[in-house]
Amino acid sequence: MPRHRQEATLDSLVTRVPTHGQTKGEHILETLQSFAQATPAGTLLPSERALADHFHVSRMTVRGAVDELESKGFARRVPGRGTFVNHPQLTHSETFRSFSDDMRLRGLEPGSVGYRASTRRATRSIAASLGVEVGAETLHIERVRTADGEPMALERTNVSLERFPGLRSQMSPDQSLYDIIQRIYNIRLESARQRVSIVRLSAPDAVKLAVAEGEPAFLVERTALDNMGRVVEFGRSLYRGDRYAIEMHVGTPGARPLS
Amino acid sequence: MPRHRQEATLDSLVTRVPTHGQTKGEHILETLQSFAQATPAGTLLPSERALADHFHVSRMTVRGAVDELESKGFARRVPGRGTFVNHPQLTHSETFRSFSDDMRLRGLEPGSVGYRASTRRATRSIAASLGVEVGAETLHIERVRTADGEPMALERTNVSLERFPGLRSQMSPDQSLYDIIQRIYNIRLESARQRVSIVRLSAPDAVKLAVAEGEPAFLVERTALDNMGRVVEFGRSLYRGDRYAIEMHVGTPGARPLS
DNA sequence: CGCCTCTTCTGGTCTAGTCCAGTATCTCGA
DNA sequence: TCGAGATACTGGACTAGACCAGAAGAGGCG
Repeated sequence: MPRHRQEATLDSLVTRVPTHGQTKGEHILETLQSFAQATPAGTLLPSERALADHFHVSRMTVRGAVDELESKGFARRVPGRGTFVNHPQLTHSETFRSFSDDMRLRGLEPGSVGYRASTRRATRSIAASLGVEVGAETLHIERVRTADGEPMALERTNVSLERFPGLRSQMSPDQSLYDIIQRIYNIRLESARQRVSIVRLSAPDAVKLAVAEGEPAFLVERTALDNMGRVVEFGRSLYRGDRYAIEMHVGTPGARPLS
Repeated sequence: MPRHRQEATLDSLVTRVPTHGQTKGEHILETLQSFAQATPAGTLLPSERALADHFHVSRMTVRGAVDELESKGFARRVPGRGTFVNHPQLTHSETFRSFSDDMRLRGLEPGSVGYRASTRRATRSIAASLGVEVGAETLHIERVRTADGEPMALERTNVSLERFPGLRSQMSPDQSLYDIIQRIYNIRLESARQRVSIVRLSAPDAVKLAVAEGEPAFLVERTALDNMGRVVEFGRSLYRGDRYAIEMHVGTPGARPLS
């Protein structure tokens, strides 16, 4: 039966080779997500039954993948009509992004200046936040994160060197810490506790961010956890109040499909 | 087989009468959630198989309910061990709360002073945000929200009077707008787009919030949607930067069970 | 006493169906 | 021409099983 709206064909779904150790559901999710990202919003995805045939899995497995796709904001289900491609425009609160990904999502080019890394013994407060013992070796990284070349945030972060030996030499000034931890140690950072407050910038911090002393900024205190719930990183970042805004979608993701 | 840790018994799960029109999964979710709220964190829930027997449903149905329970932060699954009761401590980003609920969760008593409601014709920008026509009747509400009697936020909000006729007379200065809309019109506000930025307070706003002119504050611009994705409310609130902090958990909720 | 293996438990993933309520389109008759 | 059904579709909810890996008690053996 002819469908009037733009519809994705099954052929256009490049069935990639499953990555090692992946479940079928994860494989389908990744395939659908990369498809959705390369497709205009509002496109009708193949039906769940068709996808099940295409991937040679049961419909429940497809539903699991589409559930996640929807919760990430890349799809929107409409009962009786189908599932539509959606492009999440806001930082959907369910997904936790690195600075680099955050900037790219805003259409800005992430960068970094003034990178300084040092090995430090954990103080009591750092040890408590990081879940290590007082005096344990930690890597402290400070850098100014830029967006399109202009200072956006001053990032200070702490990672346990006992959990990530050799991280200091693997780390590169311009890259996302999360990407490196994921690539080298195969640990996915997938959730974080964050506390956002307002502070006025001290003179040295203001200089680094290229604004006047006393200007207000967001102080983001973040504890990032891996999929086992273990603390991976504890950091405090200062985001320029005149350039940065937190955009979020709380609750069910909900951009409606075109008409 | 004896279990050493504190474990919930099936008898303690009060199998309430299913509310009209509810699915089995929703019923199980509600039962488990109210149970979790009345139980110390770390308690071991009955296994999925036992719950399936207890509720006379298949395990997949139980899993669906526990999935949601976990995503709301009330449970934490541990493979091989079981599912543990969890009490979400931070504003979990998946749930969207009213000012009143937000304050109560922080252990503060919500209140309100300086309530002013007026009927206004929608300007172009309000009309666009609210999804009504220019000139349509809207209710504009301004009030200072207090926490333990002290000013916390200056709330300005707009609601369509065409969708909620008679809202003005139903509204009471001290109550949550969301509660009233839910009670009177049976519409659940379940998601919102929010944009949080930093502004310096103007002289009149500073007076209302009892702080000095020019002090920084959070500007929260919020568009609240109902379960159909229709705009219900559009508002701008100013939260005192010296009293308020945004606490959130992004990604998978993850307080680990006790040991 | 301590270690190691066996067994039983847990949640994680998946299958191959079922029935239902909406949506959209096609077709036929007034 | 236009509206009313019939029909073929969609996702939503659910069933009753399956197999797996990891966790943890239970016993036995050195």
